[in-house]
Amino acid sequence: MAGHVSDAVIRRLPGYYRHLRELEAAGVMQISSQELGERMNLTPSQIRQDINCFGGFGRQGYGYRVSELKGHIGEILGLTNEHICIIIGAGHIGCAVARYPSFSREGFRTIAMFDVDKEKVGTTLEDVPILPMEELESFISAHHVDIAVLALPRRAAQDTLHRLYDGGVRAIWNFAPTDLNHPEDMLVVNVHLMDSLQQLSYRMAHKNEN
Amino acid sequence: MAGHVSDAVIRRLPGYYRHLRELEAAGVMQISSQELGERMNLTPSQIRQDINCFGGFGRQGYGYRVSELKGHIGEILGLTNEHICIIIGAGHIGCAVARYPSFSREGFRTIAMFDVDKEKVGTTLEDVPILPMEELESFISAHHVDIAVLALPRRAAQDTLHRLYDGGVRAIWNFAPTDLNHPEDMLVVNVHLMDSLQQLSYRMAHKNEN
DNA sequence: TAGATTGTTAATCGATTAACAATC
DNA sequence: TAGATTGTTAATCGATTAACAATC
Repeated sequence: MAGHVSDAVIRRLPGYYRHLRELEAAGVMQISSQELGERMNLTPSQIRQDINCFGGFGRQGYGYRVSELKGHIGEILGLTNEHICIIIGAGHIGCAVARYPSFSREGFRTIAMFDVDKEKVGTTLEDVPILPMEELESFISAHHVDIAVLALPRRAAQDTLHRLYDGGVRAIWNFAPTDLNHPEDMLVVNVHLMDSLQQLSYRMAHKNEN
Repeated sequence: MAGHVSDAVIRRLPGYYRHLRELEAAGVMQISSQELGERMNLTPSQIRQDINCFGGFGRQGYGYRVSELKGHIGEILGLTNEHICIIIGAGHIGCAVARYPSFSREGFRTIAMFDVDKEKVGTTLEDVPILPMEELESFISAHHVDIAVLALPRRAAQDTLHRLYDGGVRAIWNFAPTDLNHPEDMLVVNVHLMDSLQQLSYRMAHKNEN
């Protein structure tokens, strides 16, 4: 059970969780690092190292119990506690997130959305009210919010981050296509869709080089 | 000008492009690796190493010309040529992609969407026709397609990938929450939204550990 | 020219892989 | 017990950082 958990390991953890859930759904009870490695395109060594950052969840000569390991990793990922979320921006991306079934299934509960568009304000989306941006401060002072989903234009993102920070929100899932400056005690995880697509474009352009 | 371009560099390239565009829009003409590093949270050394994978785009004693470097990186990313795309799945995510302004602005042109829902089939979205899934094969044999965006449920993803491969499509931008098996000469880049959110959840749960 | 900053080589650091004793 | 596979230490590999000569 090693001490430090590197970024590389954290990036892989949700993949473990996803594969273990698929295996569990397929009725697989037990798996070795060898088999899991073939499935996930990792070496058995790496899998054992990764898992042992958190404890000895396997058994020699046997491997890992699928549902037990999935349970451990789910807990490590913090999925056992519910996360209260608000979504800033009721555009296409904000609405796609609000309606994404796994979002609520995995314990991320949206309690409000915010938008500047007066047409949208006052309506609801999947029972979630869409409130005017002006009410952001009063809302987050009245309700505990774990995560704010930023699904708004680039120009509004940085300012909104500060308003959220001042209101006590300490975690942001950012879809705005920019890197935000943020205080040290605030967590920001980016979903830079265009970055991802450009990586694909790069690989297409350089396919025949290796 | 080093030979091999590592995955780590490829992942950072779109970030360079993004920051350089912001700098260009802000009217900045020139930048040193020192300043760019502060902006992007990278060391000056790393920036110079990264850029020198592709050529000596800077000048000693001066730094880099912002728009020139942006141009080079855009070309390296393959953004100079247009990419013809189809979107499989006209649900919330598929539609969000279709309507995402930067998608077309950066040269990714959607020529068709596909869905199983008879209600949606026959309509258009931003002038793009929504076709029935059964017409996938005939469509891709009649039109050249560079990239297929997979925005459909997990259970349909793997089968659709094979249909696309058989039809000659060799690049996939995958939003389905699963890791797809694919032939070696097919490129797949995943956008695992839940993985990203779970990384945030992990960091929230382990904030006070370091 | 002097000062600044790159391009590039060398040193360091960290992550991945290999090996193997422990043990189920 | 014998066989299999983990947990963990050691070796390797690759990426990041530091250093500095080249040069604008």
